[in-house]
Amino acid sequence: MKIDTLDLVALTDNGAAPLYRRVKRELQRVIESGRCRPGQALPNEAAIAAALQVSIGTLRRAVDELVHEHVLVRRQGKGTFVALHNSDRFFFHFFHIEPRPDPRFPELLPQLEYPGVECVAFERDRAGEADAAALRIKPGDPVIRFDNRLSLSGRAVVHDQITLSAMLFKGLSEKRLRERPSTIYSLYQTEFGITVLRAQERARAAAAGRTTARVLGVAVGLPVLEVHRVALTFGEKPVEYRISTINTQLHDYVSVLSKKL
Amino acid sequence: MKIDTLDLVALTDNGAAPLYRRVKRELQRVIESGRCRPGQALPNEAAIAAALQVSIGTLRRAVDELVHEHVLVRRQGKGTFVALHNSDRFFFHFFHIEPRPDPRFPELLPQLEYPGVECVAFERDRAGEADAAALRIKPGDPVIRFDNRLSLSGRAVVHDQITLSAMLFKGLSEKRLRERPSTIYSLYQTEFGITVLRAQERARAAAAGRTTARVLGVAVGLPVLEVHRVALTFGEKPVEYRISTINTQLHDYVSVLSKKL
DNA sequence: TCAACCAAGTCATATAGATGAATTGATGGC
DNA sequence: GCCATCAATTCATCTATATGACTTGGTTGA
Repeated sequence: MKIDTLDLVALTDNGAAPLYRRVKRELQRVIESGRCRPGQALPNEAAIAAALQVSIGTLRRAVDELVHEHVLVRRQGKGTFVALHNSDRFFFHFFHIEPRPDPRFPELLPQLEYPGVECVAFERDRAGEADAAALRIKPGDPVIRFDNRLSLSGRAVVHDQITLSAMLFKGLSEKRLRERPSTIYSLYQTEFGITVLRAQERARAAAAGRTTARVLGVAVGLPVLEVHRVALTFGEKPVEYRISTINTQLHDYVSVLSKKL
Repeated sequence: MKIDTLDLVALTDNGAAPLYRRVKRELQRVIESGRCRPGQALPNEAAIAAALQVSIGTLRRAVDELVHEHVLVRRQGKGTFVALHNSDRFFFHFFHIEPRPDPRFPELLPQLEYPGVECVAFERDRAGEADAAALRIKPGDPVIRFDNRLSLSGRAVVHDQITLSAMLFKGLSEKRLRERPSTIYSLYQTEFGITVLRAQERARAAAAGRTTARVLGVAVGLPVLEVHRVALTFGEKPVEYRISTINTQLHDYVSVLSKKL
């Protein structure tokens, strides 16, 4: 499936911004509008450049940045595609829990492992104050809440409490959630047209509460890691609020500072 | 202060790699060798390109990547400089603790605040197993250990336990540490020629031990966040092992997933 | 049938040059 | 002295073009 015309409009003559940035904005606009869906190929570079009346070099520079932001994916010889949220690499952009390395063999690679997921609760509710603040909706607005238990190597490690605006995810049911073929973010993208691009996380230590203790099978009061995540789509719009409670007895929450190119 | 000749050698004819990457490698080699020191300007683009017999476009592409990795800094109209570790922005690449936002006013910017630092311990010791694994030295090798207490808004929030290889930091004394004019990483760079480029962190929840409880002024057993950091310089070489114990009653450990460009 | 080859389409790399923007220091007028 | 202006130097943006590499699908030939 390929797009022939992109409904590209004349570039906004925002005098201040360099041309390649205006091109990037225009591409973003087209992608966000849903005019070309995730997985689809854009027209070839020459065609886009001609349509926007810029040189290929300038177009490529704009695309470079979008590739860097994981909005587009280039494949030499094939084309440039709107990023799909299904690849392994993408999943681990948002899943950073690894088994604690054995201090005696520290050099072993972290061997990324997909967690097993069980949905342990699903309900419709109204937004509380924290939900409303995180999702930028009004307190009392309808939300969908569900809880997942994630297991690594057969051991329950994470209790996720996820809150979504029911307005954005109309028609999401427990059944559709359970029967999703791939990751949750892939479901958001393919079923609801919502692409999660980035997330902000705030981590803190806490004592395990009753619910979490039950879900993770640990003692109440055990120190656990509580990660509050707000997932964002285009335009920094928040689309998911998630509290992950992690049993860090055997696993770590890993992050890289000042990432390499 | 400016460098006139960079001792650039012919590019390695690594047939597989594209030219701009070979240029980048050569620039890295020069920078790592200490031939041009942090803060110094490189020759102008035309000169480097001529010396390496590549076009300016190719040189710029190589420099682009090094700028992205915070190895170089470009300033229009002035030149291209080897990155110095003293700017505010750089500090907050490695300091990710912020006050917990008030849920009633979530939109307030996190207002980055420099922590006050007190050195509470300093000693020379021998590497244990964990130190050796993290720093890639041998157990029993001499190390320097020191503890810092970091305060935000006058409140003790972090207890840092830092371990360095004494081989790399010859001559580091408690006095020089206390009297450093800027950040610790700036000290590493200006006094020991060691530039911290990236860091890997692993976070977990723990119960406050006696020492930490005393340093942070909290009860023994309080759930605290324990962050193990290995700081890396060129060639992924580890240069610092740090355990930060954080009182997360009023503060969070913040991280951004899938960073924006 | 099957493998080898070829051709078209795509992105990737590299070059050359023109113009713009930011900084700096020198010059000149008052 | 002081300010305005100008010129030189540097990086930043933009264009145009040529060539290479990868993918795909079709053709050819044994």
